[in-house]
Amino acid sequence: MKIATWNVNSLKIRLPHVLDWLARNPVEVLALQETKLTDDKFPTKELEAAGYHASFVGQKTYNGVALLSRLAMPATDVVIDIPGFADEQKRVISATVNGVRVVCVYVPNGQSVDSDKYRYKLAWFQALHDWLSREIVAHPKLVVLGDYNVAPEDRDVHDPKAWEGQVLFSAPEKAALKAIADLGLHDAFRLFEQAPKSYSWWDYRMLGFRRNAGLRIDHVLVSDALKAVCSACSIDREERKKEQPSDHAPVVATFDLA
DNA sequence: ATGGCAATGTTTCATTGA
Repeated sequence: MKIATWNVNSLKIRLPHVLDWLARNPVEVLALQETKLTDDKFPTKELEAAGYHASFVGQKTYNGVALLSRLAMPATDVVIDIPGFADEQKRVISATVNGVRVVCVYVPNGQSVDSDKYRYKLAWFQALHDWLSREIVAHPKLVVLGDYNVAPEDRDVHDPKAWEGQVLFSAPEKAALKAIADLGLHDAFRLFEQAPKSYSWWDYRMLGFRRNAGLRIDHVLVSDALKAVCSACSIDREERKKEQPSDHAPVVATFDLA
């Protein structure tokens, strides 16, 4: 069973990329972030024609998340948002697929460390943490994947000195991500040997991709039970080379499940 | 110190993202 995450930066613009990617990478589940679509505009029919059912929640202009799953592998018990956390921004959707509880997250960007958006990001992380502390008990086979907007370590940043203390790489953000990992959620990418300078996002500006000036901020976190059956995790950086790409690349994890 | 690129919208620039 393959489960992937991809911040598409507008599903309206990127739908052809998603359909093409799914045709070449027929994963069982694809978690999408930044769909930037109201629910009435979601391309349900096009995805169904490609063999995928979609669960989604969105809003105009910003945010928006979705879980795509193969038609033969229905998603059940869909939950929108972090229960009990009042948030108008559509950033979380969860469902159970093939016995695996899948949580798709789009963590706030934070803008800059002295902003209200940064304080919202840290409060949001705390709410996610408190909710996941219960979810991991209720669902031993748990995967929490998406755009975390945090690079965990120096090796996840092209220039850690320049990024030190900046948003996406500040100590409180790294601590917030570590607190979630400490619930028993493991970074699937780091379970395997990886090429140095592996990133999942590159700035559109200043030839970010060509210079490989990137960050690894999109993560697949897995519970102990899934860690035991996780056999691969990779970033599809080829996707970033395409015409009119998202600034994020897909991340795919493979699980040896019945 | 600044801008650079891309997407959006009661658009023709401002805002946001990362």
